[in-house]
Amino acid sequence: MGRPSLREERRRELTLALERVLARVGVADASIAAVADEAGVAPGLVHHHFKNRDDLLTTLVRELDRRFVAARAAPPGTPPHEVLHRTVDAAVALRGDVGRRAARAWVALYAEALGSPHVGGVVRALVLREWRTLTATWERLGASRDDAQRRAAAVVAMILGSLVFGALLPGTAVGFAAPSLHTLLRAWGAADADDRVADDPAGPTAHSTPRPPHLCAGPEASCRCC
Amino acid sequence: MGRPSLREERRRELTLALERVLARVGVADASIAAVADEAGVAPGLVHHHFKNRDDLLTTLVRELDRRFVAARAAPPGTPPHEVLHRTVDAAVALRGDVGRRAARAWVALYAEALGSPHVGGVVRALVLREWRTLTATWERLGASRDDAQRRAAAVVAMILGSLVFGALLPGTAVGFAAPSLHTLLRAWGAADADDRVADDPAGPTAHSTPRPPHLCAGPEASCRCC
DNA sequence: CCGTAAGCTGGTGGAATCACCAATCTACTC
DNA sequence: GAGTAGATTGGTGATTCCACCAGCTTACGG
Repeated sequence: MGRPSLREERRRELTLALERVLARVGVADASIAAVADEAGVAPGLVHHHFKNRDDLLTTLVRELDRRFVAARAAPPGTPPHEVLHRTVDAAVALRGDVGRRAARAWVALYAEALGSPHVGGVVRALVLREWRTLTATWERLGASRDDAQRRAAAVVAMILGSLVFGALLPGTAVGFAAPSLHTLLRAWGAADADDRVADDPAGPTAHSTPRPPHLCAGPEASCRCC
Repeated sequence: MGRPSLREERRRELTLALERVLARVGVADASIAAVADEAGVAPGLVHHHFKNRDDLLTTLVRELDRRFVAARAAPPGTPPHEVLHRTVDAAVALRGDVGRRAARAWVALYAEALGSPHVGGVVRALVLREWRTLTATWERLGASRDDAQRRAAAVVAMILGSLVFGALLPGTAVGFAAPSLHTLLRAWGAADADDRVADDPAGPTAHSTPRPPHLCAGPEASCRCC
């Protein structure tokens, strides 16, 4: 037998290095060489672990999506309105340096999706999945098919927009939007049993309920999703 | 006297060429040479009319912003709630090929804003301006300063998100979000005199009222704002 | 201590990019 | 028709990036 494989660890390290580079310098200057330098390895090693640039980029897309899915995960039997609020929370939970980095990486990947058919396909699939999932959730709440589709589209737009907003403006900005987004859900009837108040007076960074038990923002947090 | 200056026309032609290139191939492959080729001129000409790449990019940002501002323009004395609905309309009005192209260009510019301090400054300034404008509008409607900021942040996030959504998914998708966004405004009390119904049954592409007199989507339309 | 499998290095070729500029062309005025 | 300001061309040199790979290093088992 030979040396034990470190392939998965290396792939993960390089993926996280790509995230940091993307967040710092944007998509145009995120070269393979820059990623290797960020990770402290030789440029050729990137090609040893990833087929090409697209492979590296799509791996990061899946990593970021994994975090989002883990953050909005709800145990079976969770009522639909709770699922909606958790989804919004997961999107707006990108606070601090870690969250800001992820948001900036997302925005860079949106742009890359426009030019690269491969990356575009992966990103588009994720957006469509969210749209369909949310549509089904709204239907479970009694909305008609058309209403469900429209509301789901609006929620998806909010999620995407929150990431752009958070990427462009200082960290606290995105927190301002959070209570308002929950207000929208309530306006559509996605309220839970206890009475939420309109425009949660607890402030922009506080949540309207102790509901979100875990909002993972990245790999630094010690949790199951990172 | 010498030859009359065509500077402004050429700058505009090249700016629109950049928009097309950005929408088609994304930010990474939008080279100066590609823009010149798209406009049917020699590469060197771009440097004759623009100081550098950033100059070209920021000019496009201002052009796209000009369209948005023109589309949401309201005559003096327009009631605040009307202003809000027009703002959302202007953002979601990016339909058809022209709108899709603009949306994709916006997304590419968001990403460029992450890497280029110059472009980043211009884009950030526009987003802040919208946030402040919308905050003031909500305050005119009686919201507290905090509530106004939160609601404005949510609306800005929606606008940004609608562009990303429209850029990634086929044209009709963004239309699905429009009625829902108006519903949110109504939920916050931005309803006008006549009774809007919840989740406008006229369909995702129709507006809830004959209110928007003009929704310009680009230079092809014959209107004052293009 | 040797064989083996995998990790890792650092350099190279080919292609693309940008900033720059000298020369040429065009349209207008005097 | 001559003069002139500006538009336009097309090529160049320095730089950068990606894909690739031959060879070296490391860590394990026997």
